[in-house]
Amino acid sequence: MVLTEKQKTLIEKIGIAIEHEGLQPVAARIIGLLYVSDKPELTFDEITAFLRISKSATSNGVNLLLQTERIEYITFSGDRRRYFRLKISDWRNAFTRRIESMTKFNVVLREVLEIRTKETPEYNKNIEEVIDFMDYVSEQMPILFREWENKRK
Amino acid sequence: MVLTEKQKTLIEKIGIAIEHEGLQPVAARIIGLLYVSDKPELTFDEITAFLRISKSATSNGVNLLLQTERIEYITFSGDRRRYFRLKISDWRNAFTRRIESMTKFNVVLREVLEIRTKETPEYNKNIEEVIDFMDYVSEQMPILFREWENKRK
DNA sequence: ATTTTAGTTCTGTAAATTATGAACTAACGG
DNA sequence: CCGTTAGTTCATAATTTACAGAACTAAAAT
Repeated sequence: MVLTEKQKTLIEKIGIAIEHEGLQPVAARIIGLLYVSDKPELTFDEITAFLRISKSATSNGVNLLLQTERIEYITFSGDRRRYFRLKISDWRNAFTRRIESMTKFNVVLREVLEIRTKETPEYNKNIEEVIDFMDYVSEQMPILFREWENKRK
Repeated sequence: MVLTEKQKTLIEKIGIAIEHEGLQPVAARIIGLLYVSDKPELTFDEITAFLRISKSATSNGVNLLLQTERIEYITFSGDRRRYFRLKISDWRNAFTRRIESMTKFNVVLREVLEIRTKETPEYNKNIEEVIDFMDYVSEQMPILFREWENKRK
């Protein structure tokens, strides 16, 4: 298998998008590759070859992505290699985690509110609103999933 | 005005949290300072002094935060200085932008779907689901705001 | 007119990040 | 037990980032 030009440019595009989310370039490109690859599962060596990177870069990349649960791997009996693939079927959890990473800022916002001067009621009220809204959002998340499922049918 | 120990440690805590969102340390600490400061508006020099950073660091920091619309400034007649403050009253827009930054990945996901082999229907279906769900989320955003407002009353 | 204020911009650099290549390891295959 | 495969680890090189400090600018104050 060889990559088409379209696939290559899309890998770069996805790479940059994911990089902006804070991942290192190689890891971001591995994700891009797994998105466009005709085979959804690729071995360590295939990743190394397609992206023309060193084995150590691949090793670091896949391990980072495994840790952060963006990819996973499967194996086949009689084959020592790991076949890496996107944990795309896991997108519900991934989305939930991203929302949670926003709402967890509420913990420190509550601390802010505690030590803030009471001389600035309007300002403080804004902070309270943010906290309250983010709490509401976390609470509504399961409902959002449920209603989306319903709508689909 | 001088910062208490509590304020100082909270600035660092907020700083680290915001850094994880991809901002550079100084910019993140400026946000932290504006959160805990008794005066919600601070001048360039006050920021420089409180954080013990150079003027160039302050200049870079505030300009970055202005560009990304995390802070804004007001002025007073007869006073040349700018008074910087968090755009906290703008948190609805900020939240919307963060959701949009997630949903904009849909643009590239649609491209992926276009060029993907049709030999992997299950995999492709997962991608379609993500796209559909994210579309649903953007669509539900205004409703979420509205219902939260209602609930508040 | 010159000094002060409120910043900006430029240059250098220290530190952090990211990737390479080579050496290594552990399991398997013959 | 010797070679190969599938990866990991380590030392190091290259690149990027983030900041300091000094020189600079434009407007306002004296």
